[in-house]
Parts: sequence; structure tokens; C-alpha cells
Amino acid sequence: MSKQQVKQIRTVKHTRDILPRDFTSDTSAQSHKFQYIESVAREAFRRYGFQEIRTPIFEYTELFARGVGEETDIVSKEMYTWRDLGANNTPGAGDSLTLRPENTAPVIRSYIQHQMWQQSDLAKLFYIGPQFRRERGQKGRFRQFYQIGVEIIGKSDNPAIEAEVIEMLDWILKELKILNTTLSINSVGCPKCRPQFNEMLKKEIEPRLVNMCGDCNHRYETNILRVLDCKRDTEIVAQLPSIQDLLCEECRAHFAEFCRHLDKRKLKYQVDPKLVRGLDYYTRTAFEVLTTSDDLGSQNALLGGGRYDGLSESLGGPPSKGFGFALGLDRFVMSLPEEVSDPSIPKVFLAHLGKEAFEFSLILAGCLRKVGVSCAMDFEMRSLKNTMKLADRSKARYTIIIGEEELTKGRFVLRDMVTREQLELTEAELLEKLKAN
RNA sequence: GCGGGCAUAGCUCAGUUGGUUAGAGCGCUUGACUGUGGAUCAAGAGGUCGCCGGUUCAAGCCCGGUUGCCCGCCCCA
Repeated sequence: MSKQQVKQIRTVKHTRDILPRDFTSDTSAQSHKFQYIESVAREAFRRYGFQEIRTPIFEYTELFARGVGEETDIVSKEMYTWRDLGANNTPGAGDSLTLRPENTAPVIRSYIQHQMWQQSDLAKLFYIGPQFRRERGQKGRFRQFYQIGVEIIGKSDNPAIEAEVIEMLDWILKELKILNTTLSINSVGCPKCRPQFNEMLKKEIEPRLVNMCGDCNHRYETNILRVLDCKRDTEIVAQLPSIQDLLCEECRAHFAEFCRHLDKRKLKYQVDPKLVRGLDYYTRTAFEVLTTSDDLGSQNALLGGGRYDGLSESLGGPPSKGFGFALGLDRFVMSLPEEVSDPSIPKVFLAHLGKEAFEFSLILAGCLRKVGVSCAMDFEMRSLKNTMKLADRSKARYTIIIGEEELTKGRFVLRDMVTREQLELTEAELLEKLKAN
């Protein structure tokens, strides 16, 4: 059968492969960059005392419906949901399951399921993994995307916790040299003061509704806070009351404390009263780090997060405070300023000439690898010139040349591919030298 | 869910008012150079021009449909 007759199977629409550098020139989809960001994040988590949690990538649909909110865009139209097999493998008769569209609700579910509060007053958890939302893709948006996030759950809602997280994020961004960013913060109030603000907002907006865009009319019904975020009706929005002026005493004090802790750490931020979040569970502090470059197309949010003090209870757990963020790994990769070194580049390339040298090289490569040296070699019989071309392309720092001469002498040519210096070394000397640097 | 743009070699793209055997650059393989990479030169491999139909003596090009991708809206990371 010719290949044209067989339909090619490709990635599902709006999903993509993250490939090794060798196989793609798309710098936003290279696996070593994802690894690099993950390693920087893991180092931050080590320093700040976070422990890794890995939850399943699918959960009962109910978790997200209750945790994230039925009315949110995520739950109402963006989830991958299906019916599991029921009894006797009856299709569609089983539980409703969903690929996770975010990871906070699963982490809280796990916190409750394993009664983590019994072990510690404060659980400091981080996760790294794929999330799934059924959206139309565009620059910086995919149906399977990757997030790194943390959740701090437990007794305390001290704003110092929030400032500490911001400090950690600041370190991660600087370490990655992602510098063209701004931090926006706001308070979205609590169950005590937000309903009053929503009421007032409704009253203010209602008479102006006829002059506002269709989206705002929709938001008026579903999530009135989001009207504040509208980019079209900016003149009208500017006349609306600010939530900052209507916070209750406790929320006001909490927010002031948060700002004070940021100031003490000399962390720069701007208060944005229009910053609201799309997920129902947020209370009090909300924040976003936005990029000022256009690397992300029309997207500008690199990460976002906030406080969710009621989430545990709404999922049937004990009253617990919670604070966390999620950062978009794909978007971080797109924002990296420079080429990052690829750890898969081998240290040494073994260039063999002839069958006998090939056999020897196979064993020598094994010896080098056992002492921790990464090696690459070719499995064809080529001229030295062509083998050197491969060595060059592999970007290995050193090449060991192994031919008949070397085999009889027991001394091998070690070529430094950058300085072009060559040494003649015995096998033992090779191992020693390459191991050392 | 709604808009806009684009589909030609592995990649980036040319391709004239429709005209014979479909091109370039990069990459790949080989050679010039018998055991030394990056440079240069040469040769070679690699295409049902996304798919289906229509118009025409003739379609990569025109028309209709379809699929895919990209970008934007909504929303988010």
C-alpha cells in the first residue's frame, strides 16, 4: 500500500508535539526549554519549602463543576467530558469524567481526601503537568497546555504567605531572565462584601446596558465582575465604582498588609481595581503577572493566582484557607529571552574508522558512560571526513578518533572541537580527562 | 460559538494574463579532499501543488465545496 492511500494521523487540532531541538526549529516547542523552566521552578520550590503533588489528569466532572463553578467559561463550555463505561461495560452508562482544566480543585480534593490538615497546619504543594481546555487555539493558547502551580492550604491566611509567593515568582522570573513583566494585584473581596459590591454594580450598570457591547450584556448575566475587564466599553467602565472602595474592614486590612509585605521586600506592583478572575473560588487577593512584549500574541498573562478561602468547604472539606497560582509553561517558553543550553548535547563524539574500530568504540563509549560522560557515535561505516561532520553537528565538545593506527598504538586522538587542539591519550587517560571536566 | 488569513520539497517560500518535463534558498546524501568538522564548488535524493468536484483543448493558477493550520473575538495560563 502506498503511503498516499493511508490517511496520515496527526496531532488533534490545537494540540502539538513538544520536540527535541534536533527535530524542530520552532523555539517555542522544544522540550529542553520546558525542562529548563521546570528545573528553575523546582529549585525555587526546594528553597521555599514546597513539596510535589501529582494528581490524576482526569477526575469526576463534579469536582470541577462544584470547585471551579458551573457558570464559568471553563466549566460551561471548555471541558473535555465523557461518560465512563458502566456496569457490564455498557457505553455511556458510567460516571461522568473530565480531563482536568486546571489543577487547584484537584489539589484541594486531594487535601481533603487525605486529611492533610491532620499532618500539618500548612500544606505547601506544587504541581507540574498538562491541563486541558477545549478552546479555539491561537498564539499562546492550546487545548493541552502545561502549568506549574503551587497551593498553600491550611490554617493561616497571613498575607505574608502571599508576599512570599510573589517573592519566589520574582526570583523565578529573574532567574529565567524574563524581565519585561508587570505585577498587577487587587482584592476581589469576600463572601461578606462582594455580594454588596455586585449588587451595586448591577444597579449602576443596568441603565447603561443598552450602550454597552454584547459581551458585557452577557457578562451582566453570568459574571458581572468581568464587566470591569471589558476592553471596548472603557469609558463606561471608568465611571463604575471600584471594588477597592467597597471592601469590608477585614478585606481592606488584609490587602493593606499584603501591600506592606510587598513593599518591605521592595517588590514592585500596581493595584488594578479592574483585575478580576474568571474562576468562582477566588476571595480577597488576586494577582497576575503580565508580559509587556508581544511574544504571546494577544495573550498577555504569564501567570495568575489568588486566595480561595472557601474552596475547601465548598468541596466538603474543613474550613481551610488557601492561596496559590498557576503559571503557563508554554507561555514562559515563548517569553524566554535567549537560547538555553540543551543538556542532551553529548560531551564526546566517538569517530570510528572501520569495523574493528567500531567494535572498540562501542565498548569505549560504554566505559565513558559508566563514569558519567555523555557520548554519541555513529553506527555506519563512513569516511573520517563525514564522521567528523556528524561530530560537528552533534555539537559535542570533544571527538575521539579511533582508527587502525590508534588501535595498534593503544593511544587515541582526543580533539577539542572548539580550540582544534589534539592530544594522544591512552584509554585510561581518556577516561580520567573526560571525567574531570 | 463568531470573524479574518493561508495551504506548492523535511523547513522558509517563488511560480507571470491558465500553456508542454513545477522552481529557489536552507537542510539532507555523496564527491572534489584515500585519516580530520564549520568555508567553497559540483552532483544526487526528495512533490498525486491539502482533498473532492466543476469550467477549459489545457488548471499549481479560475469557480464551488471540504479539511487542516495560523491569527483575532470571547475567556484564560
